[in-house]
Amino acid sequence: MSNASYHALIHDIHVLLVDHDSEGLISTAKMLELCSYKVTSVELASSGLSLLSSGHSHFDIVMANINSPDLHGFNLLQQAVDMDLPVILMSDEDNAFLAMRALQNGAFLCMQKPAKMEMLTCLWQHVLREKKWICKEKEREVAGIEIRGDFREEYINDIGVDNMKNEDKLKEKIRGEKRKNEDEEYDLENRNKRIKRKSCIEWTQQLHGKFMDAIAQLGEGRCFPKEIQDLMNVPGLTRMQIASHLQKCRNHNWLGPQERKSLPTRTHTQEEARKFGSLPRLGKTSFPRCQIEENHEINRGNEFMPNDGGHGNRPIAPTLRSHQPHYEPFLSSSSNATPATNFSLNRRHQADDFYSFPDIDDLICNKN
DNA sequence: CAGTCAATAT
DNA sequence: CATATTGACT
Repeated sequence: MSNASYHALIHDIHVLLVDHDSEGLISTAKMLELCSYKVTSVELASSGLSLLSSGHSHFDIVMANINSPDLHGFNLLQQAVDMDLPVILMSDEDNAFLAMRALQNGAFLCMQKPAKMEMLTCLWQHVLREKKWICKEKEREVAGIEIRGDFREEYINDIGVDNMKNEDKLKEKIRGEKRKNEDEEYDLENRNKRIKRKSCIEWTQQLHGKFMDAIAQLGEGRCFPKEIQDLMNVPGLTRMQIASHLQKCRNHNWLGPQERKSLPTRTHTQEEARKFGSLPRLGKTSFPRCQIEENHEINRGNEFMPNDGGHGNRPIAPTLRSHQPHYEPFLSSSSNATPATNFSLNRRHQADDFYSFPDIDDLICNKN
């Protein structure tokens, strides 16, 4: 990269600043702006998380007081790490333990709260260094995978912050193959090499419970990922993930992590034709607390359009949710040539989706 | 654009 | 394996 492009990069750095202490937030933001960084500041970790997850804006570095009152600090951290963004942790207290945890989970640097100008002026160096490092790593990745073999790769991918079960398993595996006490060595290595993981949320009973709650509120025929996403209000949980889960639930009966073990019973009930927006058909086992079935007067204040003939597009404000796709059944006679008419924009699914993280709900306390 | 599905990838 | 992603369709 030429000096010129470095120069360009420096002045294009977008900082996501997160701090629930609004005073500190403002002053730090001001300083950052003085350094001519682009700054977006939010107070809550969950807000930052949503910003990152939405993918609507690009960030280069995250500075966060991870001690967010909404308890999403570490979720934010993980999200940022998943997105290969360097995270600088700003702590208001002298909390070595927190700092350690953050570092373990991929934070780039921990600093004491009143941010200093000298430090901020150096931010760009961190960003650049990280970017370079990430690129290098990616190269190594494409080059080295075949050679290195599975076990190491698996280890690196699976040694998430959270799941000790896998970690233990893998450690055993490693011991089996090479009997050295390299555990710590690997940890160290991983710290430097950064933990990279294909993030994959776990649909725990809690999370699924929220899902089901949301679904209960939307009725049959109105059950769409976007609405569910809104209702669930779980920062970082994306529409795609919800859609995927929904698909899964509608197809086979989804089993929670618990009963997954207990009953390997495959009652493959034949699938009937389904309608769009339909509810998933789950076994009772998958209903956590929410008793949806009991009172079918869920339709409390729901005065929606009768779902019938709204077909003629309602030119309602486009900014708000207005639509109800008017699918009828699937499987029309199809195969009717729909010529090249609209190949025009064979677009990707909307980029509102990004990665998420496991144990979303463990750290979540806002139970509705 | 958003939902949906089957197929496929991780 | 459970989830994520994709492509084609409505």
